[in-house]
Amino acid sequence: MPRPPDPAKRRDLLNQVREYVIRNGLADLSLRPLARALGTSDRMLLYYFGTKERMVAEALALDERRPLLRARDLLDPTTSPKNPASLRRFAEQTWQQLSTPNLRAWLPLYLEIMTASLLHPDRYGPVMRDVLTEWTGLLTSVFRGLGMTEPRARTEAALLVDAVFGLLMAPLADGDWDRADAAFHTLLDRLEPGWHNT
Amino acid sequence: MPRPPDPAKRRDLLNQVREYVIRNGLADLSLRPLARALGTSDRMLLYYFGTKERMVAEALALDERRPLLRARDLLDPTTSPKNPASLRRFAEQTWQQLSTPNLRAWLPLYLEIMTASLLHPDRYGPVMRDVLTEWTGLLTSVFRGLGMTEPRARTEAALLVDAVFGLLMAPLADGDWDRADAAFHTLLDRLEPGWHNT
DNA sequence: TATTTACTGTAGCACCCGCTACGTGTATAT
DNA sequence: ATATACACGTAGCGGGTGCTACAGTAAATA
Repeated sequence: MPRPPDPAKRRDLLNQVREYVIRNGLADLSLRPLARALGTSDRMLLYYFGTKERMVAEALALDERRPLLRARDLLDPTTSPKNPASLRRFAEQTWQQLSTPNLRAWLPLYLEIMTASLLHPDRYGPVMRDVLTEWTGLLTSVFRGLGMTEPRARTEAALLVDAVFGLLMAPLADGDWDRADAAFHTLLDRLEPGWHNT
Repeated sequence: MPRPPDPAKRRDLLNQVREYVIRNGLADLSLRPLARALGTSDRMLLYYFGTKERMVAEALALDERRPLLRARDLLDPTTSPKNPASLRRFAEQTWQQLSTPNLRAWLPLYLEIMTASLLHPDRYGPVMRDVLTEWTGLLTSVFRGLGMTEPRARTEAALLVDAVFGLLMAPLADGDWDRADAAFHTLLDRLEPGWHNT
């Protein structure tokens, strides 16, 4: 005899929250302005999600680790690059996926969280450390598979990951993705020869 | 007949504020906790500086643009690198200066401000954009001086600046400056050959 | 139609924020 | 010694924060 809940409302609200957070950041997120922008009230957000923290967690949980997971899919099974050329192809595919407007939109928020984790690890956890070490670890094993010694592989992986990290952040400032694209491919042109002589 | 002000107090307070901000960031800086940590009161901070904003500006004003200015000194007059080898030397010197613990300490704060400027340009201004374009502009002219075409010079400059930016940020996460150092020198090893054939 | 539940508005709490009004003590130059 | 400006404490204002208590409305089932 009661009235069934409408799952659509909650889901729509969650999507709106996600887009708002992506656009406006986490640092000074406030329930009342957020609710006003969404055409609802803080009361409703707390009704559906109980807590600001749970709301944010739920809104960002779905996609938060997708880039790395996609990359893992791209090379883990048995597709792992066994030569410099295929490693380059992997790098280019990953770059292209990260450059997708879909993922691009997440980058400023990611960056905000990562830098915040440097100064306030108690609040955010070692997010930046985790992201970098996961990517670096992934690539270290790839370089090791190319026949490099452990320290050499670690240096090559760190260089590639950190440099690409920088190339990814720069266009966020001025929107010039073409230049970043050109710089990325030039980087690969210069790095790849070094991957041959193990 | 009155009593003269003591300039030392104000200056000491300013130094303490600067160190606190460097350590704790700007995003959630609050007068009362800051004052408590400094052994004083919010009342005194406002007494000396009038406003939180003015206090922060004064505390960070002195050194905020030093790295770039030092770099300019390093190459502007007539010392501008005229060949790849001297450009490499310039890059290494700049890297070394940025790696100085003295400047290292500023990097997380810089990074926080830069990323905040991406999501809240109204509050911080286009800080990240300015920093990157200034460095890129500087190096573009250097590459042009090496005989490169304009677009080629811009790509090389963007690649070097953005990659170094990434290499500089990574050790902030895990403190591994040795790895960053190795990666940086490997990067130069791979990039320099490309600077010869203009 | 009666009832149960989803949904939503209004007030307000306790706390933190930047900042100010007001008062007091103290060191110094006359 | 006294006047003067520095130095500093206390209390509080107006506003924003996350969150809650209480009430009321709307809708679907029986």
